[in-house]
Amino acid sequence: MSVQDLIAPVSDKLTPTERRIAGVVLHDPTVLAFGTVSELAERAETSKPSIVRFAAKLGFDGFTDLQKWIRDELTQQLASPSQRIRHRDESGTAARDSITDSVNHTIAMLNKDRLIALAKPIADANRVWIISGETSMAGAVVLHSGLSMIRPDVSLVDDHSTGRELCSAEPSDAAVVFDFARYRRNSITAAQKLDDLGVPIVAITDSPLSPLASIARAWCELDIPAVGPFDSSIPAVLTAELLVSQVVDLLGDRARDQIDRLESFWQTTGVFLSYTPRSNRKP
Amino acid sequence: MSVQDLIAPVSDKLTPTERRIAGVVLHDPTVLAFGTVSELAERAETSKPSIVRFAAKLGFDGFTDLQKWIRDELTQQLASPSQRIRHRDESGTAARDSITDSVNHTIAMLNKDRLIALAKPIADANRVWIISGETSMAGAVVLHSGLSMIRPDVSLVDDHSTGRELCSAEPSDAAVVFDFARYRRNSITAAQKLDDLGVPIVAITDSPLSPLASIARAWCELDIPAVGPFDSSIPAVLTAELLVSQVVDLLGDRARDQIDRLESFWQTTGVFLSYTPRSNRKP
DNA sequence: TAGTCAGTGTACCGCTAGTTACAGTTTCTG
DNA sequence: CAGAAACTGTAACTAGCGGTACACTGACTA
Repeated sequence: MSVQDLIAPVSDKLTPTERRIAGVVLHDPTVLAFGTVSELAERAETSKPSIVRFAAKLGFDGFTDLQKWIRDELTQQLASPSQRIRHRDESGTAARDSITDSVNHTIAMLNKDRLIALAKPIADANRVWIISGETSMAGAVVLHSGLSMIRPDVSLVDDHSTGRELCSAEPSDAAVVFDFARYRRNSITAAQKLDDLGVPIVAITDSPLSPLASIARAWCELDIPAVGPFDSSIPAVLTAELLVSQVVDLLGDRARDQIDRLESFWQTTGVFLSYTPRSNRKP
Repeated sequence: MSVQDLIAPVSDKLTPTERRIAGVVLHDPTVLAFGTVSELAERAETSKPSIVRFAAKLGFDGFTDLQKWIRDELTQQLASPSQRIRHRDESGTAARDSITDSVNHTIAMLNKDRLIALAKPIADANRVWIISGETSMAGAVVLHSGLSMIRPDVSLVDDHSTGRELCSAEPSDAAVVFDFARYRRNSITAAQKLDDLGVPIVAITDSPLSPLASIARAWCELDIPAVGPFDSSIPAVLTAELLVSQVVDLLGDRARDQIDRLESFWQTTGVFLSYTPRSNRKP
């Protein structure tokens, strides 16, 4: 049982101050184990009694009691190195290893130069079209969501209305096409159509043999691991995120302005729970 | 550096009482970390001053100083390996490191037991509802796509029609809710509504302080790194994929049949290009 | 045997710990 | 808009902390 499991069940019953305390504790549990009430109070920018009340709310009989509990937990954890070993050799290790491998591979491959080559057409484009098959849909969603926040005219092209949407594409646009082994007929034909229209294509695929690689202005090859019976979307998502980040760099202030504007829009419409009660502090 | 290394060099200069103290400390180092002078004195069947003198002989400026030292050692030992590494090379590739860190963390956290706890409600459910904010949309998409291939009645609830869609939910269903810091008001209220209806909730969130953690049947905490100006979806996607894979395990043949059926459907409708170079990864 | 000295425990000091009572402030609520 | 309820900090209390001065003990020395 961890500190997290201790706090989670009551997290909705916490007052703002207590939530702040919880934040500190979760960020660095050692203050609970080694620290004092005063120290924790200072770190959470509150008073000592609030710490005690926090402990009480977690079901303990004062801070001392809470500290005793976490110390016992720690003692147990330190006492049995066997547990750490057992923790490691879970089943399904193979799938997990192949994922970390794939992530490392993707990161290594998308170095600055290549990333810029991929991002440049997107940053320069008038409009951006995103096309994707099923496996890579997550990557496409991320790219769409990310790009939409930093520039206008980004479309995620629906599988069923490809033709209708794409017919207005122009050479000043750009298209990002995701597709992996068992290439979707739909995605490929759409890409070819765009190529015919003179639209520069950025391809995210899994092999230089992919039909996409040949028509793309810039492309990158990803190594796709399997998770259970399905192919993983992780490499595609990761690529999309790095791509967005690079486009932000290329667009510079233009992107930043857009983000700010979006932010203020969110603020006024209140889409988020505004959990930042940082303001009830007294000097 | 351990307690042993600390005591060894001076062990021949220790008086009988001090040797007894050393014995206690070596046998259970936690009394040093968590205990008090009085407690240690009692355990070693000696007096408080002898404890202080013992600390002095080890080169410390009193017991407090010795305790501070061992607490620092323990803190280091408890810190995650990734944190230790990051501490070392502060420079450059921060975003990439934080991603691999996050992936490792996610994989480590989603061990078999926790994964089963999360997957069980989904496997058992009559219908499955998926709710998500923007940041985690990719994870939701992957989960929806994956689950749809192995079981019927999986819905990705649209942000704008939450009420209409969810009103038919029942206790025999299950809901998977993704949400991360700056919790979407919409997602949270939807989750609360489902909880009111008696629907078991599986929460994928980023903190035990999330409003979700308290109402969830099962939940897991993800560590979300930043890529450029935005939060990464990788942990959410990874979790979704592992979850799908676990549900496949739980459902067994039922899932496999469904996959086969879908496969033959694809075959006959020809959504894929005919060649399937599944194995053209270079050696 | 008297003196020395390292080893040890007793008694006490100052301080800071955790706790509690209470009062001020804000936020619901009818 | 009044009253209640909830929240949070101030101030004061007590207990127990770590540390130190000093006295006692017993072995060794001159």
